[in-house]
Amino acid sequence: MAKKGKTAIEPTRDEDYPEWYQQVVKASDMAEKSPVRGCMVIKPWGYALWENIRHNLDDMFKSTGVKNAYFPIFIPLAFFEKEAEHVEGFAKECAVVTHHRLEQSPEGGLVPAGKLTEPLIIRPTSETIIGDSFSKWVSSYRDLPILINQWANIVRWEMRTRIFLRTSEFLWQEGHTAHADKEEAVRRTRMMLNIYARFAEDYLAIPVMKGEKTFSERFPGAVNTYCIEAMMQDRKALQAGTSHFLGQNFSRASDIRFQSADETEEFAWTTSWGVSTRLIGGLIMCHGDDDGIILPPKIASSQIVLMPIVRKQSQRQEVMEYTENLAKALKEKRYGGRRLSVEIDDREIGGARGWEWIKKGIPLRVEIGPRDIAQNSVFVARRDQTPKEKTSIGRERFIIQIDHILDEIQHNMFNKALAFRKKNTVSINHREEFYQFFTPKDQKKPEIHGGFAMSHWCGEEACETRIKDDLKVTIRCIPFDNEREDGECICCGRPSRERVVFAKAY
RNA sequence: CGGGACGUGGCUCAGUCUGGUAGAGCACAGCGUUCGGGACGCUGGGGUCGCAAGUUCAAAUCUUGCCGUCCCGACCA
Repeated sequence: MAKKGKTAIEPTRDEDYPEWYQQVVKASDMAEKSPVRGCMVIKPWGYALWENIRHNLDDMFKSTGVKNAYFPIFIPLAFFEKEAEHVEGFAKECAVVTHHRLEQSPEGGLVPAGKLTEPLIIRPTSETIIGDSFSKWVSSYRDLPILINQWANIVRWEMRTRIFLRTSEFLWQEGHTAHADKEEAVRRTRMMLNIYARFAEDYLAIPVMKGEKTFSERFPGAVNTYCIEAMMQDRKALQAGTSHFLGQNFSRASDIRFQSADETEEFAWTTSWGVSTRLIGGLIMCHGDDDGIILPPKIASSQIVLMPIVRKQSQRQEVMEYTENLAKALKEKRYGGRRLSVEIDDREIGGARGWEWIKKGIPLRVEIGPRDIAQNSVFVARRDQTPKEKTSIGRERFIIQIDHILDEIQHNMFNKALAFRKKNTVSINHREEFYQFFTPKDQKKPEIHGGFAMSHWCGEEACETRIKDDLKVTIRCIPFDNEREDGECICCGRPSRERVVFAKAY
């Protein structure tokens, strides 16, 4: 008999959203905390997801002419110091290597011995070290553009960490490009943001808003920062990807100069853009329910688990053969640009086995027992439906329709997330209403509240700061698809010509 | 770095106030009965009680110091 409540995850999202998140991560078997402060161990089920994200994005990048390369994890301090705003933005988060050797200390134990003449920082991002290479690679406009991406780990020594969302070390991709022409660099910045948006929506099934950051939220050293922002189920915003137009700031700092067609010497225009393992956190918070994570079929670690039902040993061989045959047939099929990944779980039958896969978020669970084999059918449960809803489908029909079923799940997930965002995005014109919107009723144990507020902003940083201090609400972005509209700043009442997205953020 | 709390089998925790030589639930292993919605019974393995010093006949328990973790704040691509 079941002894737990109705949900596989406790507490539920409504009861305690942050704790729900931690429990979902644990139950999904994707990652766990490591003994190292703020770092995580990504387990196979989580890493497979990252691999799929990586493969798909990598293809998209390459289709635009980007090539992969790799640069060192260590950055000489002197490089890092070159761009003033960049230093200011990242200095506090840098891990620094000052020694290079260990020795036995007289008191026992190992101590660092050889002190480095110049400290090395562990990359928090690679603009400066890649810029140094670019400066050597470029001498003529004919050398441009350079379109480089690297898949790497980076370290940012954050005060408070949360698995997948903000860890001291994380995996990401960072693209770096250099152009002879300003407009071309801006186009590239936009192009990459569009790729992120398409990937988020088509693969992760996460609807995103594209827009530009305000000055205060801009990447340190950038001229413009574009971003995609997604709404999580606690109605907070998650920055899911960013693309920066760096102007000539970093090319001046790294001395990326070239001779133009009309024989003048000029600085290159550079861009950088990245997404990280944070996307996995976004996936969990966007799609998860009170039974655990729900993986979108296109990037799921696996799409299908087959669970043989063996009640008597005498049936075992027949059931296993049928199951393995089905697995083989399914693996022939392609979905989302790659072969279907199919798991067979032949552990003892019982509810626990099924629930484990629910918590891992696999899109389809298929039970195969003697009854099904007798009618040449399979018993299918979809993760986007309640655990009870299982349907018997003829084996051949199931195989033929598998991509339609998975597509349907993929679309359902996106539409559900989009409906949620729409429901919790409101236009607010009055200051009082704005403050009310972002203030929980129960201050001691805040309930899920707020959302995206589309409101007017005069463009002054003072107003931004004021709202941040009062409510912890920030401008997530100035949407690209904004319509011009006259209004009054939600904070000071001065005239404004467009609305921006206000929200609490991760 | 300020405020608070906590370190006891793999996990969650009880035991600490009132010192007497370590427990529960879950997980794990074996056997049996079960089994198409989270099974049950019996048996078993596993802990220098964060570290160090002190008090004591005796310390998980009292004292001091250290280390670490979590929460709130500050900070934050």
